[in-house]
This record gives sequence, structure tokens and C-alpha cells, in this order.
Amino acid sequence: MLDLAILGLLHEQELHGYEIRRRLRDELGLFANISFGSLYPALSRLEASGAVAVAESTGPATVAVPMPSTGSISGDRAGLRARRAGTPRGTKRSRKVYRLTDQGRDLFEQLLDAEEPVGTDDARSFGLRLAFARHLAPQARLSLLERRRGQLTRRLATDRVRAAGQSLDVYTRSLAEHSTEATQHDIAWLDRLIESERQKQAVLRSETGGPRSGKSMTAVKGTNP
Amino acid sequence: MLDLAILGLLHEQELHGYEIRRRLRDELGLFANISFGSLYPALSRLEASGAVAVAESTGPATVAVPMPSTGSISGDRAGLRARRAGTPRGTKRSRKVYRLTDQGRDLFEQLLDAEEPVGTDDARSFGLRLAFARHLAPQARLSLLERRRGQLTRRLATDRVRAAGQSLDVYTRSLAEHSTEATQHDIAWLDRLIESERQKQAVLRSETGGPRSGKSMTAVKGTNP
DNA sequence: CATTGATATATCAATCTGATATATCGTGTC
DNA sequence: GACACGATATATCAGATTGATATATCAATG
Repeated sequence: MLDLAILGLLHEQELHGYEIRRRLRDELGLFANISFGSLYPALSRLEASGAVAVAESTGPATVAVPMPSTGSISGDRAGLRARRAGTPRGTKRSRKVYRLTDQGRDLFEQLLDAEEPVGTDDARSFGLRLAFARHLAPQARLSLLERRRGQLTRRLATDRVRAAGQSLDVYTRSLAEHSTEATQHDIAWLDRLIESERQKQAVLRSETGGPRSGKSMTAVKGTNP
Repeated sequence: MLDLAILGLLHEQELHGYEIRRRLRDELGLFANISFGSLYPALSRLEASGAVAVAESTGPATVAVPMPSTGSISGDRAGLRARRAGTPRGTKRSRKVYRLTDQGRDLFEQLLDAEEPVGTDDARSFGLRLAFARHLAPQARLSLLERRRGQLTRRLATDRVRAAGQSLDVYTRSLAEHSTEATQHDIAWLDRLIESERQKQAVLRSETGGPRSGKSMTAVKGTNP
């Protein structure tokens, strides 16, 4: 799951580990505080599998990559030299900037498009996929939304059973009721997204395949900046 | 965190591993599908540390099986077997029923009352504590709710910054907006809980400490069954 | 110029997940 | 009767994640 997040961010531009963490936290809002003990090994794995590659560690074009062996502790010397040599931007300690390879691009699409196993009911997994939904084909995007809706509907059923339980104290009951409401709210949101997607696809079809009778009952709320 | 959940469930009655998992899933709704690879080692740890003890798995005649009348849909299979056959002990794989020790009771209170470190913004941790909030002193209960409210308020601020970001596509923006709404909804819920708690404590004070001017502006919504 | 805080990478033990193995028992089904 | 199947029940493993800690650079503060 973290792999997908990393590949997705690198899809846009080259990034180093620390910056990936920052974006995950500040921009995506997923993985509120992903651990470095998780991030760096993930990057190493992806590098070993050929999905990402180290792209020129921030230096002026003169400095070569320190050494093939990952004894990067001695690499900061090169970073220092690079900075003194007049690098315009604030080059910190020698960064390892990663870029996506063609193989990584394939892996990204494969991971993004894959249906998570049925038992999975993870808001994170969906949120991550939605954040990269623009890279999905319209049909796959719709499938993602509908799959998630199914998950939530199933959860709503069990939530209601739980909230109807008799042996609950005030707090547990309130928790169950609130959970039910939150799930309903999520479903309503998804319904808006799904409707919006259907509208978009109807427009696309009518543009490419000739005018068809599109029953547009609701205004499309989402606006593209 | 799982330790707290286990201890909390055992606080009520003796349980075996499989049943603990079922209750976590079906009754509490937390740990949607806690892994056995997590649960059983946790039970072993707790047993090793003396917080729980094995209470006669398939005891000969005196079977300490939970009452089948109290909503225990399944849970008397072994007991049935034991009663019917008289069970020559040892040959069959049987349940390991755990009970809370005095030491475990102390640990439970300690874990439940402990403030989680400031960086923690975990809905699960709060949900778990709320589910066992009836074991907390009124003041500690109020602290828990207010601490959580603080967490959510802080999150709301970052959520809003994120939603105001300019470089977001439709999907990421929708995600950010929905996240903001969900957090607001959570805060409103907490406010109702907090108000309800304050009412309760005011009533308690007026009952024990003589009649005081209780300005009851809002009706207490939560009702105890 | 010493100290703090942000940037940046790395590693470790403890723990969690998802998968798999093993075994018993009740139920349906042919 | 046999025989598959699903639920109950415990256990273990590889791989991934967390939270902590270590190391180092750099900017700002006093």
C-alpha cells in the first residue's frame, strides 16, 4: 500500500524520501505520520525491484553519484562540496532523489487498478486510490467508487446490528450510532461522486459516439480547477 | 493497544481467544478483523507478564463456561462436549479460557487512564477508550473526551489548509473536503457527549454536595437503557 | 559560537498483518 | 454411510509497519 503511494507521488516528479513523507502528510492527508522505518525500506525495496531509480543526488552536473555501494555516510561530503560550489537552491544533506522507471510506471498502474481482496475494508486504501484516480480509465474509476460503496453498504448493515444491540452502555452505544451516521455520510458522498462520474462519461460518449439521450437529472457538483 | 482491548473484554468475563476476536469485531466494531497472529501472541505476552491467567480450559466436571443465555450465540460447544463425554482431559485441542488477574486489573486501569502521546491522532485508540469509558472516573472520562476534541480541532485546521490547496485535482479535492466535513461531524458528536457528561457531573455534585444552581440549558440526549 | 530546530537518511526491536497449517464438530447432501 | 463444507479454535511464519534512536547538515537565534 505504501508502495502505491510512493509510486503515485513519483509519477508527477522526482522526489527524495523526506519530501515524500511531507507530501503524504500535508498534501494527501493519508498516512498521517508514516514512519521512516517504513518509508526508507520501502524505497530500497522499490529500487531493488527496479521500479524506481536514484536520480542524480542534488548536485551541480559535475558531481557524480557518490558510490554504487550504499555507504552513503561518506556521501555528505559530496553534498557539502556541491553546496559550496554554488548550488542555487538550499541543498541540504546529500539527498537521494528517486525517479520512476518505466517498470515502476507499469507497477503503479497495476497496483492502482487492482481490486483489493474482498475482506479489505480500508478507508486508507480507498483514499489513496481516489487521490490517484485521475490516472485511471473512466470505467476503472467508476468501478473503484462502486466497489467502495459496496464495502460501506456492507459495513452499514453490521453497524446497525451493533447499534441495535441491547447490552451496550451509553458510551458504546453512542460510538455505534456515530459510526453508523459516519458511514451513511460516506455513502452519500460516494453517491455524489458516482453521479458526477456518470455525467462525465455520458458527456464523453455523446461527444465521441454521437448524441445520445442522456437523462441528466442532477447538476454535476464537482468542478475542475 | 490490543492489550487494552483484551484486558477490557476480560474485565467483564472470562473468554478464550477466538471469542475475544469475535467480540472485538461484532460488538466493539474496533479492530475490524484483528489477526490471530496478533491476538494469540498478545495473549501469551499478557499471560507471561501475569496480567491474565488460563482458567481451566476444558475442566472435568466444573466447567467455567460463560452463561449461554447472555447472547452467546456460539460458545458452548466445548462445554457441551465436556458435559456429554466427561472429557478425558488432554487428548483434544480445547479452548484456552483466560481470566483477568488482579495485576491485570491494575494494568487495565493504568492503560485506560494513560494519556496517549501528543502525536497520536488515532480514532481507534479513542474508540477503544470510549468503549471502556464506564470504567473511568467521571473526571478522567471528561478529560478523554476533551483530549479527543483537541486532536480533532487540530486536524480540522490542517484539513482546511489542505482543502484550500490549489494544485489539487477534482478527486483529491473532494477527498479533502469530505475529510473536513467528517471531522466537523466528529467534533459536533463529541460536543454532545461532553455536554452530556457535564450535565451528569452537575447532577452528581448537586446530589452529594447539596443543591447548587445548575444552569441546565440543554437536555441530556444520551439515555441509559 | 553554542544551542536549538528543521532537514535528511538509516537502523532496530517490538509488533501487526495476511497467509497457512492443523484439528474438531455440526450440517447438509447424495 | 460417506463426504464435502463451513464454523470453531489455536498456532506459527514471512514480511511490513511503528516508534525510537542515531547520525549528520544547515539556518536562525541568542
